[in-house]
This record gives sequence, structure tokens and C-alpha cells, in this order.
Amino acid sequence: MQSKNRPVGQKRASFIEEARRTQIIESAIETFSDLGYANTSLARVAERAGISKSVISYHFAGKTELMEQIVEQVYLDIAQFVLPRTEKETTATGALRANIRSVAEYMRDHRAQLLALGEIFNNLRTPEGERRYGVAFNEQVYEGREAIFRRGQQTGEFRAFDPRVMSVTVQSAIDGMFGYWVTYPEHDLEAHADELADLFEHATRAERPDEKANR
Amino acid sequence: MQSKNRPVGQKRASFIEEARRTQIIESAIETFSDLGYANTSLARVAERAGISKSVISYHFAGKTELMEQIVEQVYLDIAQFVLPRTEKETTATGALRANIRSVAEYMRDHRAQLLALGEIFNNLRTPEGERRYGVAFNEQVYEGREAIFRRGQQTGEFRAFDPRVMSVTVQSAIDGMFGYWVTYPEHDLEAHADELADLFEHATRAERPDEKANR
Amino acid sequence: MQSKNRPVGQKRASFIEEARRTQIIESAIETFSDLGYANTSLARVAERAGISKSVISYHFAGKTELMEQIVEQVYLDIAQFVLPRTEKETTATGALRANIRSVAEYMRDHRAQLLALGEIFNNLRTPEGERRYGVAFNEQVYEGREAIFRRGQQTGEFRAFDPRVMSVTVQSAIDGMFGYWVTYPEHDLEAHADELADLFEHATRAERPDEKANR
Amino acid sequence: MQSKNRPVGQKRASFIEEARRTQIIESAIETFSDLGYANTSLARVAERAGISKSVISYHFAGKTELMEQIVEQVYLDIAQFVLPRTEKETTATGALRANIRSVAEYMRDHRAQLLALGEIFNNLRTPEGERRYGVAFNEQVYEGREAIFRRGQQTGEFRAFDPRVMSVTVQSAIDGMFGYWVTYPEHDLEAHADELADLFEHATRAERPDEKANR
DNA sequence: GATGAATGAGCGTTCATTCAT
DNA sequence: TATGAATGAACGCTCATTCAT
Repeated sequence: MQSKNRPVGQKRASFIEEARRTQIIESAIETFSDLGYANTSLARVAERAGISKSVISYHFAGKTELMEQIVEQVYLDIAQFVLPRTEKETTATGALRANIRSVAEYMRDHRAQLLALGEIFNNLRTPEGERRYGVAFNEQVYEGREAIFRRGQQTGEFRAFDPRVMSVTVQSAIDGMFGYWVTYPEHDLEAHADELADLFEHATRAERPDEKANR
Repeated sequence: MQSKNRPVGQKRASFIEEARRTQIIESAIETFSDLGYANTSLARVAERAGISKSVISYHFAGKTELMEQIVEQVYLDIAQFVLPRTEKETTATGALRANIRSVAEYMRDHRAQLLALGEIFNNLRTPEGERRYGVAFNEQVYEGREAIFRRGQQTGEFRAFDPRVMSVTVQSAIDGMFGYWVTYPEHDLEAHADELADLFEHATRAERPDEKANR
Repeated sequence: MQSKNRPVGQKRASFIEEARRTQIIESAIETFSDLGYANTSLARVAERAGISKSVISYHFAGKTELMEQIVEQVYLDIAQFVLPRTEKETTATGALRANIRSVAEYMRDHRAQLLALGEIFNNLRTPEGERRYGVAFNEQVYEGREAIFRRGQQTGEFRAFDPRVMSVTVQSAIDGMFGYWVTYPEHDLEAHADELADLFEHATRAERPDEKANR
Repeated sequence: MQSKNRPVGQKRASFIEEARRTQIIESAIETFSDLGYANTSLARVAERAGISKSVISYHFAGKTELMEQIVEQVYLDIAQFVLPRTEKETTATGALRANIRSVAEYMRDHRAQLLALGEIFNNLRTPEGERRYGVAFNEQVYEGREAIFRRGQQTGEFRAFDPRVMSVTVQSAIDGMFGYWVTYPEHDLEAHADELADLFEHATRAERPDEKANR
């Protein structure tokens, strides 16, 4: 098994090894996406990849490692897409809007990856029975978005609100947008994202003094 | 087998029959909630109920019917709790706030039920592989909430926005609140619900004329 | 699974349950005896019993429990046969001779049982890798025989020797007799047992005073 | 593959070839000794040797040949150690004592080898299901020891007894000593060997005329 | 000489379901 | 009304071996 404990100083995984792992991961993503977590077996993944199922065992320590690799890979991929687009914005409002829109843009071309991620996210558990991933795994994402909110509150761009609740809500709204689009593929993802951006712009922006006074 | 297509004229399910079904459903809810979808087998449910597992097969046509009964029952229960609290509000804003708060209140005392519902919702598939429930199953809920939004928009209470997106987002925000609270049980659910109500109040309310003009 | 955690007060295992367990154990004994430890799979045992292999899983918690049951059952059976025949002897020499001869007699009619016992004894390991049974499991047998030797030494019937070494050696000699007979089935088991009895009689009996003096 | 049927005139196995085979055999011995027959796979042996598992397949025709090589090598090693020490004795009693003691001495420094030997001895089977080694494989050892006994009986040093039974019993006693020491490593191996020598000296020596008469 | 890659066979186990009682 | 007994299918995984490089 090349995937772990590779001796120090040894050449990195061979080309063929990397290609197989990639191929298997892609087949697994499709399988999770199409059949769902409970119906995804190594046999089905192998079938889709056109290989013997023991090939999977050869390249991955087990089903768990395969799933963890999927999560890791998809997560990195999303971050690489979304972060630059978010960070180049100067205003907090702009950053939030860019964040939502770029995630939506990513979704459009990575439906299967995000579906697979969700299946694993929602279902994979440790041997002890606790969720392997879970809301807690989003902590990093929450904190990143919280930073935007705090910044906006300090600059006076945003009203007073609980940044954590807002952050959790934005994430939920994005997840909900994805789920809705998956169910209704003809749904206009871009328009939905814009609506969400408007929604959170209104939800976060500073209130006019006289408004505040009237509350 | 007795659960469906009961011949016309036959007495309704006996007391003992109903008691057994209830007991099994409750054990199943606990099991789904504790162990997750993939680790919930009829054997485990039976073990928790302290009965033989073929008793389950006797009272339910199969695992699928058991899960469908859970969904139906929990759904009804939520609706019975939430709808009256929502409908007694007169303003759209009030209705939305009451909606969010009452769901949160329900959550607090029905953690296991909602967890089990989520497990089944996210994972149960038809024999053909499509999701048995899914976003589409929420259609009723969406429409109910959309009605509130449209009313608010007609009365001028709300600004112009896409009622469907807003409805999906409210639902997502509520689901996200639940997931967050499940992960962090010490999290203040009531405060979160109030924050959400504020959030959507800001997100929906009509803009002042001069604001609109400035955009 | 009836085999464990039977609720208190519940009727003991049903007749059919006991019959199945017995049948499976017997098939397993034959399989271990014929094919050896490494070639004995639940599939092979089931095949020999003419049942589906999942029946074994139904009646036993696992392969390990099946093997432990074999050991327990065969052990009890031997003890029930040998102990009475040994204990009715009055002299230590007589007890030793009766012990050896009765074991040999038992062997003759329980070849497969003892072979299976040996396979499991020599190979079964705990999940941590240590032998499940081993020499230490013979402790009881050793102690029983040591008691005979000590008694003989106190009465002056036996010479001075290390009772533990003698006990271990008697057991080894019996095991060796069995192994030899298994390999050469025409070998005269009874004569071998008598030779062993003579051997240990000479090896244990008290030396005459002048012999001792001359050493 | 190189190990057998090397074409005539070809140089003997290269140094590196021999070194690899030796390394693999040693790792295999450790693995059999530590993990037991059933848990010893080529993968585990390779892991311990720090080599790829197909290296084993390259140097040995298969797992079976590897095991046979272990048996052959350990057997030769024991014989080289024990035989000279036994043969230099002039009396039959002395030879027996030397035999037992030298085996015990060998054990002390070759625990793993003897354990591995035992694992293979007890478990390796032909494709037809018969034991590959077994009591019959000891024939040579038995005959060697029988020669000692017959000699002693001819010189009048030993009493009348069945030399084959005595030979089998001596071997069993030695095996038993090893097994006991493996379980209780603090057990005094040398003292045990001396006790055994005494035991068999008493068991074999000629009886005094009056003793015989009294029986 | 050496090995990474692949494979089919078989393993023990869990599963939802059926059926006779 | 209840359940013990049974089962075939499928599961994730390990195995010794083969083969191209």
C-alpha cells in the first residue's frame, strides 16, 4: 500500500499509482452521488471503474480511507476555488456576496463532488459511533466567515448581530441552495445566489440611526 | 401486514397492535438517532425494544414501511405543534418569527425524532435509487411559507424578493440551527431562534423609499 | 442468538436449538479433524452439516465461540470419563496407571474429538495474538496429577522427584501416544498405554535403600 | 524459482541470492513464532523483512517451499548440534542423558526456530489435506534413539521394554519440556532436562534380579 | 534481481426477509 | 399475536500468486 507510511526519501507515488487513486476516487464520487451512501459498496465502485474490487483495497487502506480522501480532496478543491474570489473583495458586503456567488459557480460544475461530500459528511461515523465529520468540521469555514462579519461590524458597515449565528445561517443557506438545485436542476443557480447575496446584505447592513432609535 | 389495506368494516387496529407499533417506532427513532442510518438494522431496533426482530416484520411490511411511518408520524407531530402557533399571528413578520421560534421550541424536546427524521430523509431511497424524500417533499412547507411572504409583499410589509428562495433559505436556516445545536448542545437555541427571526426580519422588510432610490 | 445473555427465567434452549448446536459442533469437530485448523472455514463446516453457513452465525456468536464450545465440551467429556476411573484407585501407582489407561481407552473412541481439540488448542489465538489455550490451560490437569505424585512421595511409594516435571512429562507422553496412534492407526494403543504405565512406574517408584546409598 | 533444478554447470546461487533467502527465512521464522501459523502471511513476513512481498515469490516457489526450507534448515541445525554431543557418549544411559541435555541447551538459544518448526509441523498440509510433516517425519529420530535403547538392552544396562514406545515418549517429553518453558520462560530448563534424564534413567535401567522375581 | 500492480477466491459476518409453529 | 429458525445475498477485507517492467 503506497498510500501511507511511505518510507522517507522514497520517490513519491508513481504516476500509475496516482492515476489509479484518482480514477478510483472519481468512480467513488460518482457512485456516492448516484446511489447514496448506503448503496455505495466497494464492489459497486469497482464495477463503475471497470476494475476488480481488490484493486481498491490495494490502493486504499480501506473503505474509510477512500471516503476520507474524497472529503479531503473535494474540500481542498472548493477552498482553492472560493477563497481567492472572496479575498480579493475589499468591503465585507462584497466579500460575502463574492463568497456566495463563487460557491454557486463551483456547484454548477461539481454537482457530483458536492453530493458525494454530503453523503459522506452526513453518514460516515467512527467505529465508536460518533460522526466522523459533522458541523464541528465546518469550524474553519465558520471562523473565516465570522471574520468578515466582525470586520464589517467594526467598520460600521454591518449592524450588530451574532456573527456565529449569521455564519452558520449563511452556510445553511448555501447548502440549501445546493439541495434545491439538485432536486430542480432547471432552477437558476446564479439568480438564487444573487437573491441570497441580497438577502444577507439586507440582513447584515447597518441600520439607519432613526431606525435603531425606533426599535 | 395489518398496517395497510385493512379490509373495510374490520375493526381498527387493536389496542395491543397500536401499542406495539408505537413501541417499535420509538425504538427505531432512538436507534436512528443514536447510531445513524447506516448502522440501524432491524436487529438493533428489536434489541432496543426488547423484542424479537421478527415482531417488527409482523407489524410492518418491511424496513421501508417502518421508516415511512416514522417520517409520517414525526411530520404530523411537528405540524400540529408549529402550525397553530404560526397561524395565530396577524402580521407576516410576526408569523415568520412565530414560525421560527416554535420550530426551535419543538426541537428542544424532540431531538431524537428530528435526528431520526433527518437520517431517513437524507438516506432512504426507492428501489430504483432515487431519494424517497428530498427537497421536493418540503414543497408543502415551502408553499406555506411562501404564502406568508406573498402576503407581506402585498401589504407592503416586505420588500420585493423571490418568495421561493426566501422560503428555502428559512428552512435551511432552521435546519442549520438544529444541526448546530445537536453538535453543541449547550448552544442557546432560543437565542439562536431570535437571532434568526431578526435576521429574516431585516432580510424581508420593506426598504424606505430613499434607500431604494439610492441603489 | 440463544447462546448468550439468555434472559433470566427464560426457558432453557429449545430442543431444536440444542440439536442444531450439537450438529454444528459435531460437523466442526470432523472438519477440524480432517482438514486441520487452517483449512477449516465456516463454509466447510456448514457444507458438512448440510446447512447454510449463516445458520452457524445464527447459533454461535462467531467462529471463536464455536471453537470455544468444542474445547469446553470435549474437555468435559474427557474429564467425565477419566476422573472416576482414576479416583477409584487407592495406591498412587494404581491411580497413575488407571489414568494413563483410561485416557488411552477414551482416545480409541474419540479420535476426531481429540484431534479437533488439538487443532484448536495449538492454533486459536486471542485478537492480541496470544494463544487462547496453551500449556497454562493444562494447569488443572497438572495439579491433579501432581497431587497423586505428592501423595505417593509422602507414603514412601515414590522416590524423590520434581512432581511438576513428572506431571508435565506424563501429559506429554499421553499426547505423544495419541499422535503416534493417529499416524499409525494399527498401532496397539492398549499395549502402548501399558508400556507407559510401566515406564512411569519405574520412573517414580521408591529406590531401595542400598540403591540410594550407592548413588 | 532459482532454488531448485539449477542447471548443471551453472554457478551456485550467488551470494546475494543466499543472503536474501536467509533473510527471508529468518523473518519468516520470527513471524511464525510470534503470530502463529494461521496469522503468518507472506505480506507479514515481507513487512518484517522490510521488503516487498513479491521478493519472496521471486526467491521461493511459493509459501509452501518457504515453509519446507524452514523445516529443513532448522532440522539440520538441530541435528548438527545434538548428534555430536550424543554420539561421544559410550554408555547408553550417558547417550540418553546427553541427548536430552543437548536438546535442552539448543532450545535455550533457538526458541523462535523451534516454535516456527512446531507451527509448520503441526499445520502444514498437502493439497490433498494430509499432514505434510507429522509423527512419521520423526522416524529418523525415533530410529536413532531406538538404537541406543537396543544397545543398552543388549549390554544388560537397560531392562526389557518396547524401544519404540520409549523413543516416542522421550521425544514427547522433550517436546513437552519445550512447550512448558515457552509458557513459563522463567522455568529452569536445565533442571528440567536433568529431571528428565533421571526419569528416563529410572525408567530404562535394568531391574535387580530380586526385584524382577517379586513382580 | 526486484517489485509495483493487479486479481480471483475465499474469508467471517451482517442483513432483511420468510415461514412454520 | 408472536417468534425461533433459517437463508441467500451482499458486505469489507485478506490472501497467495502472477506478470510486465
